[in-house]
This record gives sequence, C-alpha cells and structure tokens, in this order.
Amino acid sequence: MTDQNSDRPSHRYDAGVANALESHWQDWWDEQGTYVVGNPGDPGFDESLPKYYCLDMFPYPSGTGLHVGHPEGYIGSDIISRFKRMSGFNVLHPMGFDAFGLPAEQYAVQTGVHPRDTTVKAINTFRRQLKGFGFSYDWSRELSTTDEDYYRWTQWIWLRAYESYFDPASRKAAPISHLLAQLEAEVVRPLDADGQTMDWSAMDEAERCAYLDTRRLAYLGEQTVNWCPRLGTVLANEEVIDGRSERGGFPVLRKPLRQWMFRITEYADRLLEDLDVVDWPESTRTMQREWIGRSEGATIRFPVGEDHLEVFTTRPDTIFGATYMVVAPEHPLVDTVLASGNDPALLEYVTASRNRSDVDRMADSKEKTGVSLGVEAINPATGRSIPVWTADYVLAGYGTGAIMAVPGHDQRDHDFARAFDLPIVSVVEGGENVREEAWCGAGNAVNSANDEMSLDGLDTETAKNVVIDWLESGGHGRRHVNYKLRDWLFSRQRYWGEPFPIVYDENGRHYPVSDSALPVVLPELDDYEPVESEEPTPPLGKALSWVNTTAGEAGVDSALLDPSTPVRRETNTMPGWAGSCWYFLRYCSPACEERFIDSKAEKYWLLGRRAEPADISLADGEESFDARNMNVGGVDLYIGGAEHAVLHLLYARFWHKILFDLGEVSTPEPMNKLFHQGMITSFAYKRPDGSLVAVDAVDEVDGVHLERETGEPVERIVAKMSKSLRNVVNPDDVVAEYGADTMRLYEMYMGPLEASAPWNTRDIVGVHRFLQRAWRLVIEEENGALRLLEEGDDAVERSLHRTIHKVGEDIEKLAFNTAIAAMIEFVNQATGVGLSRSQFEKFTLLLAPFVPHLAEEFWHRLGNRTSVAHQSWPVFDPSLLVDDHVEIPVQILGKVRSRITVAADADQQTLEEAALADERISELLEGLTVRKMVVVPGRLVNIVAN
RNA sequence: GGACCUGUGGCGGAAUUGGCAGACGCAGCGGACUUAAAAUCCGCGGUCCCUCGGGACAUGUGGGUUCGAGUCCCACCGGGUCCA
Repeated sequence: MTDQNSDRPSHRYDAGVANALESHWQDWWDEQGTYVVGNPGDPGFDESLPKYYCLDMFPYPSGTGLHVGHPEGYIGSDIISRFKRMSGFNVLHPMGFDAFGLPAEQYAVQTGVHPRDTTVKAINTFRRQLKGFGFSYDWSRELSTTDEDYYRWTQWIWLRAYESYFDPASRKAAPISHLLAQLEAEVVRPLDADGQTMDWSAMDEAERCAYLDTRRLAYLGEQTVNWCPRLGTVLANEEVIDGRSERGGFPVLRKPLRQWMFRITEYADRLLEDLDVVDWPESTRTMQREWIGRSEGATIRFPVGEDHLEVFTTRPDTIFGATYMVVAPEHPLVDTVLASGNDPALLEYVTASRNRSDVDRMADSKEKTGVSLGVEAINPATGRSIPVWTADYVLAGYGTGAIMAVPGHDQRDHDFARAFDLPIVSVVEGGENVREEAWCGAGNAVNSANDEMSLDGLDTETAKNVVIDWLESGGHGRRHVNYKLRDWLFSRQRYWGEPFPIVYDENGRHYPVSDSALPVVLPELDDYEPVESEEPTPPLGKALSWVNTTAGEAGVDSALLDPSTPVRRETNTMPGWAGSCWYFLRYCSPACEERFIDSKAEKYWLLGRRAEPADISLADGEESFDARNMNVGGVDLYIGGAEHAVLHLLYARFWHKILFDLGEVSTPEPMNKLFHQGMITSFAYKRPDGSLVAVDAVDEVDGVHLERETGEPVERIVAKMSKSLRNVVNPDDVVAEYGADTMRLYEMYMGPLEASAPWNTRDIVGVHRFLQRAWRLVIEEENGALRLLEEGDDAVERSLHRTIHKVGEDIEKLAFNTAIAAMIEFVNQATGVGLSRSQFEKFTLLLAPFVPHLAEEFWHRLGNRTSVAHQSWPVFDPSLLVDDHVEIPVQILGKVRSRITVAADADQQTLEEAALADERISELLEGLTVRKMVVVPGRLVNIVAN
C-alpha cells in the first residue's frame, strides 16, 4: 500500500489533489464573493449588460441529504450560468429551499423535535453538499420558504388574490373594490349561481358581502375531501385505496368541507393560450393542456317532474340517442330520492360509492355498476320519457355530475347499457352495429328529427351547431365550455405550513389581516400529533391562546372591525405548493423589506429581449411589456424534473398571472424556457420469473450475472434507485473517491441531459482519466512545474479552434455530453505534443464551465490573480475550422467503393472527374453504363451505373 | 384502450437532420516500458466469409419512398411517460 503510494508521482491529479484544490477554491470563491451578483443601482453593477436568469427547481431539504439524481440538473444549469457569465451577461443563478411540508411534520410527530430544527439541520446539510460541487450560486440570495421574511410575502400575495376578482370584460384580475364600485354604480349586475341577474340595490349588507366573497380569487368554498378521522388529516385521492388510507388502512370518509380555494378556473383560457408562446417541452405543454381539459359543447336541461336535471355534453348532436341518464352518487337528486322513500339497495350503493376515491372509480371502468333511481326524465329532443340511474362511473366533480347517456355513441354508456339491458339506438352514421359496439367517431346524423328541427344528414360539426341553436331558442340549454381543471383547494389541516392571514368573528365572517401586520407567525406547539376526530380539526387549533384573540391583536384594520372584537384565527395552513409559486421572484431582491420584489430589480431580471421579434398576441399587460420584442417569461432557463410538469408549473403560472394583472410583475409568464433533466437510474437484476434482485446479491462471472445464493443466471435491467434494491449512490462517496469535478463531468457525460441513464460506477474512471491527461499535458507530475511550449503546434492549434467552436455550440444546445467528448479528443490529440501558453489559456477557459475547480487552479498557475469565472469565453478563428483538403467517399449504387482526396472547395465537376479517374472506381465501372452521378460537394459522390 | 416519446456493438452513447453507421468513454484484446505488477503511452475492437486485395450482411421486425434511409412513410413487436 504505502509502496504503491510512494511510487506515484507526487503531483499527479488524483482524488487527494482534486479534493485539496476543490476545497481551497471553494473557500476562496466564498471569501472573494466571486459569484455574488449585484442589482441595478448597486456599486459596480453594469446595467447596460444583458441579463440571464438561470434557475433550478429548489429542493425539499430532506434529512437524508442529496442523492446523485439531484445534482444532474444543477450541474447543467451551472454550466450554462458559467458560460453565460463568460459571454458577457449578468447572470442571476440562485438557490434556496422549499422547506414547508409533511416529512418534517411527521418526523416532529414521532420525535417531538420542532420541524424548524430538523429543517435547519437538513438545509445545512444540503448547502454543504451543494457547495461541495462548486456551483456558482449567489448564496447571498439564498432563501427558505419557511423564513418569516419570506412567508410574510407569501401571505401578502394570497391577500392580493383575496382582495381581487376576475373581471370577465378585461379577462384579468382587478381589485374587488373595482367590482364593488361597478355594482354600486349599477354598471354591472350581480349574477346568481345559475347566471341569472340579481338586484344589487335590493340586497342587504350581509348579502352584498356574501356576494363579493363568492367573486374573490381566493374564496371559501365547499369541496368534498377524503377525510381520515384516525389520521386526523385530509388525504389526496392517490392516498386512498378502497375507502381506506394507504398508510395504516384506516377508514376514509368523503366529506364536504369549507376551505380556502383559488379560482384558477377563471384563468383556464389564458393558461391554455399562453402555453403556445413559451419555449417549453411539447410533452409538458400537452400535459398542461390535458390537465386544463377544455371542451366545447352544451349544457342541456332534462325535465324531471317539476324540476330538471342539467347535463354537460360535448356531443349535443347525439341527443336523440340519449336513452337514459346517469347521475353521480353525490348528486343532489340522489339525496332527494333517498329522502322520499325507503330503498335499501340504493342507499347501500350510494354509501359505498361515495367513499371510493375518484381514482378507484375510474380504474375499474370495465365492470359497470349502478342502481336505477326509479325516476323518469324527459328527453327534450324526442319528448320521450327515459329512466334516471346513478352509477359511480359518473364523477360529481366533472361537468354537472350528471350525463345524458348515449349508448350508441359512447363506450362507457354502451358498456353500462349492455350490463343493464337499456335501449341502444343509432343516431350517427358510421361503425357497424351500435348494439354490438359503440361508434364514437363523427358521421352524418340519422334518426334525429322532431317537429321543430332535423339533424338528419348533417355532419357532426354542423349538427352540433344546429342542435345548440335549437336548445337555446327553446330554453332547453345553451352553448358551454367545460374544463376538467377545477378550482384549487388551498387549505391543509397541517402544522408545518404558512398560516392564512385571516380571522373570523363570532358570526363566522372572515376578515383579512392588514399588510402591515404580516407575517402571521406560525405559533409554537408542544404536540404536533394530528387530532383524531370526526370533524376535521387542524393541529393549529391546539394553540388556543394564538387562535382566540382580538381583531386588534391579529392586526385587522380597525375600519373593518373594532380592535376589541374577539376573533378566531384560521387554523388551516397553506399547502406545500404555496412557497414555490413565487420563490423565483424573491431571489431578485431577497432582502427587500418594502415589497415582495424590488421594482427596479424585477424589471431588470425579468424583462428580457427576444432574440427575434415575434408576431404574437397576448392578454393586454402593462405598457412596459411588449410581447413582440420581449420574452413572455421572466426566467430565461428553468431546469427541473418532469414530475412537476403540471401542478407546480401550473400553480406558479397562475400566481404569476394574477401578479401580472395587478401590475406587480412585468411579464405574463414566469418561465420562458423550461427544460427537464432525465432521471439517473441504476442497475438491478431480474430473475426469469420477473422478480427483482438487489445489486449486492449478484456476482458477475465471465460476463454472466449470477444470483449468489442460487447460482442461477439473472438478467441485468435498469431500475429506479431504491433502498430495497441497494443501488442508491451517495454523491459524498463519489466526491471523496474522485473529486467533485470528476463527478460533475461524469454526470454530464452519461448522455443527453434530458435522457434518463443508468449510473455505472465503473465508467466514472473514464472522465477522471481525461482530467488526469489534461493535467499531465501541462504539469510535470514529478515536481508540479508548468510545462508549456514556446511555440504551439499548428495541428493542435486547428484542433483547439474546432474544439472552441464545438463546445460553445454544444453548450448553447445543452448537449454537454458531446462538448465533453470534443474536449477529450482535443486532449488526446495534444498528448505527446504539448500546448503553448496561449493554447493552454484558451483550453482552461473551455474547461471552466464544466470543471470550475480545476480550471481555476490552471488559471492561477498561469499566473492570474482574478477568477477564471469572469474571463471572456475564447473566440475561434473561422479560417482554422476548415481543412484545405478533404477525403470524400465515392459510392457506386450507394455503396462506398473508394475514397478520393480533393480540395475542400472542389466543385461538382472537379469531383465527378476525380471520382471517375479513381483507379478502383474505373475498374468497377468496366462494362457498366453510368446513368447518373449524384455529387454533394464536400460530402460524397454517388455513381448510378448498371 | 388512446396520445406522445423510445429501440444503434458486451455496456453508456455519437452521427452536421436524407449523405462514410458506431465519434467519445467503459469493458475486452495485443504491444511498448518494467525483474514483476500498478500506472502510463501506442495499437486493435459489429457479425460472417475470404485466395488477405477484399466481399456479403448489419441501427427491434416486415414492407415502402429515394441515386442514397439509423434518420422520412405504413404495419407490427418490445420499453417508457401521460391520459382514460
């Protein structure tokens, strides 16, 4: 051991040398504030330079620290940030922590340690690990969503939504005071739930308040939730399996609950439209479009006795084929029927269905279940009586919770009709026999006429329009756009989240806490255990002295409520998504005390010029935003996992649009370009029966993988890293064994950034050896002396310029794997020749974005005193990119038969002649007739001969 | 069931977007240096045939378009993601 070590040259680049120089330069960067970037107005900040805002999705700081998947995106964004910094941009590259959330709270329940303490500890671990990678974050801008200084403004933004409504005329948010003024001036009239106008002047004070409350963007609404009394919490649909909690298997009830909601549905169209103008992956835009789920159709009223049943359908043209109706088990009509008679079968079915989650109900849609309500409705088109059923394949939350069933032309209705022997009729041509199989496509309408209209012979689109006109003229229904997107449930019965800045008086009326009294600080608790009860009771309810207070203590404006009025605070907290909806804004001015974002900083860091003017139209914004010349999104590049493609990114867009409408931010979208890094997977093994085997239970013998215990061969497969497969890699170990620069380079060299790739520890040594060769190229391993040529080699010089060209181009494309391959080729070519000082300088600059520590070391060994991070990206000489002569393949009938060497700029005729003159070609062409010659100058010659 | 993505050596992956398939790295083989090993440097690596010049077949499978297809079109098979 010792012998081996002492044999090694003392100045070889290895893990020891790498670790030493890495921690040295990390400390130096901290001391020098190398990556601290100022704001407009700060001394030394050059506002005339263009900006580049490069953002990572901030992590949830878990107690276990980073795993190797975390840094992949961060390394990519760091390379871009460093490249842009060297290309003359002011770069904003911040990092922070999304630290409210359930894991810390659950840990607190188990151990009694305050979530704040575990959070601080986890953040310290994360920060240490992130710094260990040498990322060029401006740590002076670090934030955590749990900081009082931060969530003060999260509460402030929520209050802006609370105090705003969506004005349909301008299609944007406006202060609710604006609506009040319009109502009082009778410019607009209040509308009831059915869209009927009401008389404002006839409403009393309480009614007026209640009406305004229904219009707020943040409002109290009733929503059916999955309530688990034993766990004392609301569960997400995915957490409920067969009416029981996934964890613990406790009963879960579906329970209506009044909670804070966001009126995100008002923004559905704008959220949809602006997807067309952001530079996002198509897959993500598609997922958001599907999530919003806009569909055009009609609402139709089917008379039921004195009352009526309203349905939404995208196929009003099939109304003549509606032979029965189905309502969701939660539908009010079901309650009416249950109340009016004794039907045990119905009661049993409805009770069971209501406690199944939507996910469950959609999953086994093959087996249709349902019960007849014994009620008849009138099909307004045919005038015929049709039965009404309830079935759990109809969801309460979509449309009106009721459907007209057209079994001839809808698969699920067809399945149901077959199961219960309901009539099936054909009203659209196409398909075979609708009694056997539903025809869901378009076609000409048939059997679709009554005394007032006929759809027969009309194509589906026309039929839809004709039938809707008829429905509207007869008061049977109207044109309607439906969205799958629902309003956003924003309350959680949890402790570790942002408190709502709201209080209630004795009558249950709510009042906002004034801006000046923010933040509403999360109270201390000794006991974080959820409250086990039939009625949802958030843990904050235990902080009695905090909950029960006075309007004055709570900070309610005395104009709204007398300060001595007793009030109760809201005890729900905001969900984990809240803080991540706007953190990228706070980074612009993290210490600003007057506003959530400093206006000057906001304008500088968010408003970015488009590379090319675009011909697009957007919702009207403030005059400072010009859609033709400016990027729609403020963040120039946002890198993060595709798992946040819908929720986080949709919520953040929604908040941003509210702030944009209220004139608080300058761009209509938050993120201009979005990029998803792939997942780092790992290897595992699979037995012939499909079961998985952990990596440490398998041996490789002569290239065959054998399970140790049985000696049976197993197949190597790619799997997610998981504890059970024991294939999780700890980045700290990798850094210790090879250094952070090697780890950075390896992750970028695994393949395209957007692709998933398996971690293969064996491969790391390849990039490590590359760094060793680069080091050895210019540093004497025996004594550490710099070894440079007086005069650079010409071939190496050409290769260098090609590499500068290739690396710059590839970085712009985020194609880091090929950029690294180009640098490896360069070093391989220069090995044995050496570099001049100028060549070494340029190569060091190329390395800087990828391996910042090593590049800084090189840069300082070259005698420089300032950081390589702020040097200019090297410029290549275009004349050195092209060779005088090129070798060109000559094909006969598409097969390469020979090669000719010609001048690089040889024209078509020269190439033809040279190809035909080639000895081997003329030999092969003997006895053949040349029919045609295809010449691609600079690329190839193909001779067509037979 | 539908939509989208994807399939290239033993492995990770390249391929200027229709123009020399397999860059670069790992693993493997051979050579140099060494008492030996490690490290390093140089070289060889798709398969099959061969008279050692070369030839045939090769990018999941089968068709098609084209002078020319990993790349475009159609069908099928496998893997992934999302929606139902």
